[in-house]
Amino acid sequence: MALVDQIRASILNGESGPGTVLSQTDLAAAHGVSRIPVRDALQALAAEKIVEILPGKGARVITLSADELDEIFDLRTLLECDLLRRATALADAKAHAEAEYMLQKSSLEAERPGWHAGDWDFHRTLYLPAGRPRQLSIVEELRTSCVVHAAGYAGLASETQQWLEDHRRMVQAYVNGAADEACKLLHSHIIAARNALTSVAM
Amino acid sequence: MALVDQIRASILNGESGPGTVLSQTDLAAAHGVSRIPVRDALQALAAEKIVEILPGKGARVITLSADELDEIFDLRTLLECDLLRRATALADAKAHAEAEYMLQKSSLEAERPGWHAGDWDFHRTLYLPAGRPRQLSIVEELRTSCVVHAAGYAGLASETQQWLEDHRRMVQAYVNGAADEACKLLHSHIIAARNALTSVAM
DNA sequence: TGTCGTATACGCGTATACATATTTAAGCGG
DNA sequence: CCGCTTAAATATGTATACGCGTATACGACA
Repeated sequence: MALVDQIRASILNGESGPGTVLSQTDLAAAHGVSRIPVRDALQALAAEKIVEILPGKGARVITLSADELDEIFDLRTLLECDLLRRATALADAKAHAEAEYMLQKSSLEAERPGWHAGDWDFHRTLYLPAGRPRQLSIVEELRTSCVVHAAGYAGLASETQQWLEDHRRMVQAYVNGAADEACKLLHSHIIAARNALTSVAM
Repeated sequence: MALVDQIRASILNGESGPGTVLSQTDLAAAHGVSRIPVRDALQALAAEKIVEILPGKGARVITLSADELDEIFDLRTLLECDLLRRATALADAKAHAEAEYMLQKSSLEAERPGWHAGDWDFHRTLYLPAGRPRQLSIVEELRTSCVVHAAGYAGLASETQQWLEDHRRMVQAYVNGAADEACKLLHSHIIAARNALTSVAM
């Protein structure tokens, strides 16, 4: 496992929460490497907008304000709905089967540690037929930024059943080629995620 | 001027075109520094999607396919129109004055080296009242990726007068609060940019 | 007692040096 | 003459070392 993945994981699982100062020296010692690869990893994470680097003063895990979270969720709505619309129009039988499979898979992973990854796997599978790798990577980045703040709050479980129901209905619209319906469901799905996050993080 | 800015400038002005291999050793020697800051700069540029790093094999300036350019321009349309719509609704008299000023300024810079920067200054000024810094930075990144391929082709001048006319009409709709009209203009403006770029780059 | 100045320590930025992987070219064989 | 193997050269990845800035803590002074 690459160094950058280890550090990212420690942030996303809540081990290093928002605002945590990440010392190059400490990280180097902890992972048994020199500071150079640590610097590379931190800069890569800065590129993902997971940490921010204050020149000469080190790196820290990002802290998002309510406004910034609003912007991120608005962007997600804009970009993910566009992806879903394109994907719904282009998805073939194989894509439909993949979506059904990921729906089952994510249902099993719900409420378990690392459900974020499973949720993203599900959504990404839906978006994949759109053929928009860059848009997909931007969305992934935005989602990851949210996870930084969602980590440690596994207590979103109360909403889990509703989320799974959303997913089911989304797949139904997806396989039926009902793009408008699918986007409508996704829209409210993302808004619900925003409300759930802000209710626990603010 | 920071090292990363120097290297970025050499790419954006066409000095290092798409596909150019960027040697750490050469860049270090050329700028009179060691390879460590060069590595940092290259990774920062990779984060901006201007260069791609092939592990163990060095860095090269990105080369975008027609599909990737299509995706970028679709994303720009989606994100910039959303920004303009929000900004039009929120812009006050001061913002209107700023827009008028930038219109004049970008008109003077047209057809001159570095007109990309002036064009972006103009558009950014329009978008600023939307209060969406992250969305703005994503758009800037997408635009910069395009400039990598547009650099060296100053010959887009044939379209310059049309572009300036687009800008004028856009500002007019902007100050009148006509969001739909402004977005419609911007939409065709971006599509025209895409056609101009693909006609010279492909 | 509070505040400012100084000294010490800690951490980042960078240069140098070494290890490893890739590329290239030369040499050998078919 | 072409292709494969091998070895030297070159470039990247990483470790170590040093210079510099910043932060903190202690002490002097108001």
